[in-house]
Amino acid sequence: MFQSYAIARDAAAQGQRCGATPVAPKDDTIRLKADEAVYSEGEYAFAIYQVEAGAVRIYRLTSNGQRYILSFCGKGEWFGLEKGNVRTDFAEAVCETRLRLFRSNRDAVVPIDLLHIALTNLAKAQCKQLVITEQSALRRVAAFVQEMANLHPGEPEFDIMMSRSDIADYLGLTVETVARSFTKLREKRILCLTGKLQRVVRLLDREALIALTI
Amino acid sequence: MFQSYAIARDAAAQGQRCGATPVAPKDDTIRLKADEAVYSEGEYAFAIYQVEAGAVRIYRLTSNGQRYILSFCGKGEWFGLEKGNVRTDFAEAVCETRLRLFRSNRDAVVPIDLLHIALTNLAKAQCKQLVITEQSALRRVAAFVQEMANLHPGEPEFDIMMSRSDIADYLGLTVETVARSFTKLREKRILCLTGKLQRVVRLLDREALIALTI
DNA sequence: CGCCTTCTTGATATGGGTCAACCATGGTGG
DNA sequence: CCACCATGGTTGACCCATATCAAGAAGGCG
Repeated sequence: MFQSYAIARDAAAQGQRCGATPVAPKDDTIRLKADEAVYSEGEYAFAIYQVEAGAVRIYRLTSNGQRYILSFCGKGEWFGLEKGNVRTDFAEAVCETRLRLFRSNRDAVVPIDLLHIALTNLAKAQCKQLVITEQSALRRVAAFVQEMANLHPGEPEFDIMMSRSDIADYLGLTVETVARSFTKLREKRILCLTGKLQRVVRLLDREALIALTI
Repeated sequence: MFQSYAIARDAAAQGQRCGATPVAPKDDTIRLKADEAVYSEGEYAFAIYQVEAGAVRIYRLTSNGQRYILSFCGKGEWFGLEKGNVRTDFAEAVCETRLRLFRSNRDAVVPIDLLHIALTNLAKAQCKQLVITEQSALRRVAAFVQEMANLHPGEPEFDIMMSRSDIADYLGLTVETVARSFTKLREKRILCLTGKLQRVVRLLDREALIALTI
């Protein structure tokens, strides 16, 4: 996808040592409201993004219209790096979100380590594969809560922001099963839920939560 | 992990265009028998590999001893590129296999596009996520057969080499369910199985197979 | 021959999907 | 202000797909 990536490839093919270093112009900050799109499948991929605040969901639609969420990206995380130059998935703000956009641009000012980003995303995807294939619904939801908790280190209470339907499409479950799993976690006194949409989590027993995700 | 990768990072941090280009000495070919290990979890990661012939399974072991196969790598595919410098998974030959090893080495002769490899593996992992979460056992097995068929283009009959247990651990199913799915595919006249271990597939109805995987 | 491994098939149990109802909250318009 | 509706979450009843347990078939090998 990336221009500079293509440049890097060509240079590498000629035996030179040459990396991809796209660049951010002075101010390429994007502000999005909940559910606003960053990009869609089929579009030309001209940039990558870093989340400054809020969260983004990356998803695909199957031929029968099912949505499958590949990943959520929180503060500091990168997304939008693709193999080709056409988007293969959709990116949308989960809630009010601020992004920083980095176009492919030779005149590097802020160099970006694309390989590091790619490998981080690969590791994330592999970890998710384990969670999804090996574990029961309760464990998957526990792993998800754990993941969210890690985005808010030290905070006893945090807003997960995603709807039950987001969580379901992320974990490969149904909304009902997600809701039931949350009530089980409540019954086990592992967490409690507050907020009008029950999206604010207070962890009561982090040990027990971790024990579930093993 | 990779030395040259670290080098690339530093160079990039100085605003230069500089890529990672590990190198293959004249002859770093590895020959393995079935089930021989390439590397194991915890080892120091000093190289990446390309499959020249045969196949490799990349897997992890969960705390309860369950094996989970992240991917199979066939002819031409690369593996062993990690984020850190310690192996997080195991790599083993599925059958008699020949690999080419590429150490991290500045004195590039054969430059390698690590970003391309990372993004290819990421795309593969994402595709697998979709298969596993969205689909029934029959569809997963169909997708697997499809994947194997793609490694043997034009051949009407091919040996998948993996055991039922490999396939099960790859698709997040049990051996029994995999066997049942294969018999369903036979009953539907989509393929037939031969060979003493029923691992040689002859595709009878490729259309129907593809229709299942959609 | 007996024992092993790998695959297959059958019987049964269960986790989670599906369908349906209900609750809480918030917005809209009369 | 209240009646109405829409949205998102929870809960219950039922059923099916797949895990689990168990046994059998086919080949390899000492």
